Formats: sequence, C-alpha cells, structure tokens
Amino acid sequence: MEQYGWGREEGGWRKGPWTAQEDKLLLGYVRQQGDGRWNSVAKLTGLKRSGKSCRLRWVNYLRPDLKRGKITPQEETVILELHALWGNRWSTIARSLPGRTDNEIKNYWRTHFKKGKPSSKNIERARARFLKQRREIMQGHHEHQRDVQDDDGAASADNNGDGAASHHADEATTWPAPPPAQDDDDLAMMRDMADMDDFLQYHDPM
DNA sequence: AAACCGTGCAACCGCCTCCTA
DNA sequence: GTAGGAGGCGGTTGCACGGTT
Repeated sequence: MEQYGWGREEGGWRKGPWTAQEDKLLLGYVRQQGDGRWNSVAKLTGLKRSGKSCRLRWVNYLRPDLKRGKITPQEETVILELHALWGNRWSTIARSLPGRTDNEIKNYWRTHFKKGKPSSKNIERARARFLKQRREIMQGHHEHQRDVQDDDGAASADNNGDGAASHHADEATTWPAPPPAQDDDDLAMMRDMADMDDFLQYHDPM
C-alpha cells in the first residue's frame, strides 16, 4: 500500500501508511506481550516502525474495541458538551465515548466545528443552552458552598488534591478528571449537573 | 468531462509528563 | 534530587474521495 508519496524510510524507520503485513506483526506483538513497551516492538517483531508509530497505529486503528463508522448525533452532542467543559482535551473527551479515539474526535471537531460552523442550528442552540445552564448552576453552587462553609469549614478535606479524582472514581469512565486549573468542587458539581439524557432529549429527540 | 472544493481519515511532529534507575 | 527514556497528548499535515460547479 504505497500510494502515498510519503511512504518512505528515514533513519532506519519506515514512515507513512501501514501495510497489512505490518498490522499483522503489530497485532501479533500485542497479543503476545500486551500493549505498552512500544519501543521493543521493533526489536521483537522486526517491524521498522518507531514505538510512537506503533502505539498510534494500535490506539487509533487496530484496537479491537474500536467503534467503526460515523459519529452519531448523540456522540456529537457529547463531544460538544464536553468540549464546552474541557476545551481541546481530546483524550479526556474520548474517554467518555467508548470505542472512539482522541484522534477521531479531534478530526471530527476540526471538520465540523472548528471554523465556527456547527452542523445544525439545533446543536448550536443546545450548546448555548448548556453553557447558560452551567453558568446558572455554577452561580447557585457558589452560593450553596458559602452556606456550607459557614456550617462546616473542614468538611471539604476529602475533595482536596488527589481526593477529587478518587472521590469520583466510579464515574471515571463517564466523567474523566477535570482540568487541574479549575476548582475541583466546581467541576465535580458540573459533572453532576450535566445530565446527559435531559440534554440529549432537548436537543435531539429521536 | 474536468476542475475545484470540502470532508474524512491516517499518520507524523514536537512538547509535556511520568516513571525509573 | 535528577537525568534520561517511554509514553501520552494536542496540533498539524497530506492524501483520498465524493460532491459541486
């Protein structure tokens, strides 16, 4: 499969599109050794690919749990919503969409939304509504927090530092850890607030 | 029919973080 | 404590393909 002009060898490493034979070698390696330790792939399989290239190929293409096909309207909404929350944290967003890769989501966003060009008015409205809702609840939350702090100032120790991540460990697959720059309590609240079903029902009743 | 354009997707690059010796 | 290596992540690029002009 050398239809690309950039299928080439450079510094001993092959670059460009993967061949079926290379895929087979990589799959064989992962079956035997598991994923990880990508730099030893070349040594053990004879594959002329860098560890990075192997990892990328596995994560974005060969993984058996990958979902093939188009992004569904539901998934699109999740992407919009999570992007509103986290920005370009594609891997974080991808964790909320089983079977989708960060690369896939990144590509999707780029072609559909990057140029200020949402695919439908519905989605634009949904996004605006979500952001508004978030602002309102955030406001309410801060007021509530003040009340709570008056009552019990030390109660939030559990949510400090690493605590926030472990506190929501059972939700981790749905709502990955938020960006560190933001307040953990706020983000935990935002996760609770973002009731996906309600959101989906509003913007894309199917 | 040919040229052009937009979209989809695979892959690379460079930077950053984490882990280990 | 720190340096080096490995892996993770986001940004970007390049090609194929289908639709439109």
